[in-house]
Amino acid sequence: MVALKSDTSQTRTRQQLLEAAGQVFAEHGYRAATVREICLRAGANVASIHYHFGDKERLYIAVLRYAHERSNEANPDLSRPNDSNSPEEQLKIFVRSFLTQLLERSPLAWDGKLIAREMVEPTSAIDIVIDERMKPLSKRVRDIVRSLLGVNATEDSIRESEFSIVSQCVFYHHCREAILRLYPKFKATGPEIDKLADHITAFSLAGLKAKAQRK
Amino acid sequence: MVALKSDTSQTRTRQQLLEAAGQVFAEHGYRAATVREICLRAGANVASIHYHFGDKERLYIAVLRYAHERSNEANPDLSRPNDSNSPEEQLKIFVRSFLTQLLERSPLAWDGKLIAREMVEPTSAIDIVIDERMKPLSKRVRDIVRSLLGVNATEDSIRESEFSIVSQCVFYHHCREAILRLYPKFKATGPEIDKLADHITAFSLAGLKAKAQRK
DNA sequence: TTCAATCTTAAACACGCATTTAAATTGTCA
DNA sequence: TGACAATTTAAATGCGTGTTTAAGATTGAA
Repeated sequence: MVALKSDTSQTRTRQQLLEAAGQVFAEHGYRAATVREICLRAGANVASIHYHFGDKERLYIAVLRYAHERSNEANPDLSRPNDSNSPEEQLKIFVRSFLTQLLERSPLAWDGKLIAREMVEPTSAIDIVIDERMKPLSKRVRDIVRSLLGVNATEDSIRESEFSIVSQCVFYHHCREAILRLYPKFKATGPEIDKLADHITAFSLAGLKAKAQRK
Repeated sequence: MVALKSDTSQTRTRQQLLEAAGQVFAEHGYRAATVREICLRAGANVASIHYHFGDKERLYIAVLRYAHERSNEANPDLSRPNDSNSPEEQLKIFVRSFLTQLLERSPLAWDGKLIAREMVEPTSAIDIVIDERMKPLSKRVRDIVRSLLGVNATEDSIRESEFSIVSQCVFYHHCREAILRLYPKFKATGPEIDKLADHITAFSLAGLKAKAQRK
């Protein structure tokens, strides 16, 4: 009953469940993901979820927290200010980094997809995702936008521009299946991601400049 | 066994199933929608779906076809050329019309949401939606973009701009739940939709102009 | 080695879902 | 009206799901 936790490393099964669950939740979303597939991929028994996490929902929450830690180490560009560069350069770095998180094919890159999923299909864990992941992301973009629009920009116009930038990125993840069928030759991997990031950055910078002059 | 169909009007139940199913599919998506809720809302027995359509999947396909007809009558702005206006004006009209389809709160306005759903969570009917709904939409945007980018624009750059425009619109539908929580005061109804459309149009026109000069 | 706590396993359970069945009801036409 | 097709109904069926159970295996300290 008393948890000892004298060993530094988590139980192997628990760790593999987190990784497998992260992948499966990112691929199918919370509802469509099945505990059976998660356990199969983790090489564990279905009951192991109950033992280690209680139920599917608490596993999901544990995955979100785990993703939070993991991402802050792996990809600090997204949430950290990076003030040494010009706002234009900061936007470019952000867009490329965010796009990579969303499109990277590696099974390790399920982190950004979880946020994207939760935006489309919120679960009971929405508040955790909003507070711990989206708000920092949103603030980061808003700061960049504010420095590009100038001090006279209204909160409404900042929000509109924030959404314009973020939407162009998440689109490639959310609508991947439709894009693949509309443009079968189009692939969003490796160098193409950089090209996409360049387009989105240039397109948005022009939109922002026009919006700044309009005031 | 031999279908008579001497009456011009569809069976009342069949018609109400289509309307109810359209609403429920638009609200929850194909998977999460239940035939029970559809039948409840239509005031029909659960078995009526089997009788009139065969199963849930064929009901969904019938709804897509029904939506196709209904939308062409109700909202011709989206797919029809509208060549009398300038390209800038055409873009503005398209964005406003598309946004309205995506955000209108009326239970009658489930049509555009079905397309948006299918983009995120494709079903076996994806090919129907792609061919009959998305391709005309995509072509419409592409034509506007082409006339704004000029004749020298590459297919890649046209597609990139098409996605930039469409993504800014669908974002407000796909990510509504997240937006509501990030910006609780923000409402996307009535006059706000026009303001959003103005922003997206201006933002995109500036992006397009910059892209045209870049060449 | 022994023993108790920890972890894993196969099987069963309970529930919601789409689907099917067969009977009851309604509508239509000779 | 009577007979037959068309439609609606309540109930049952089967399947996939998350969850639970109880027994077995493993581990680590005394």
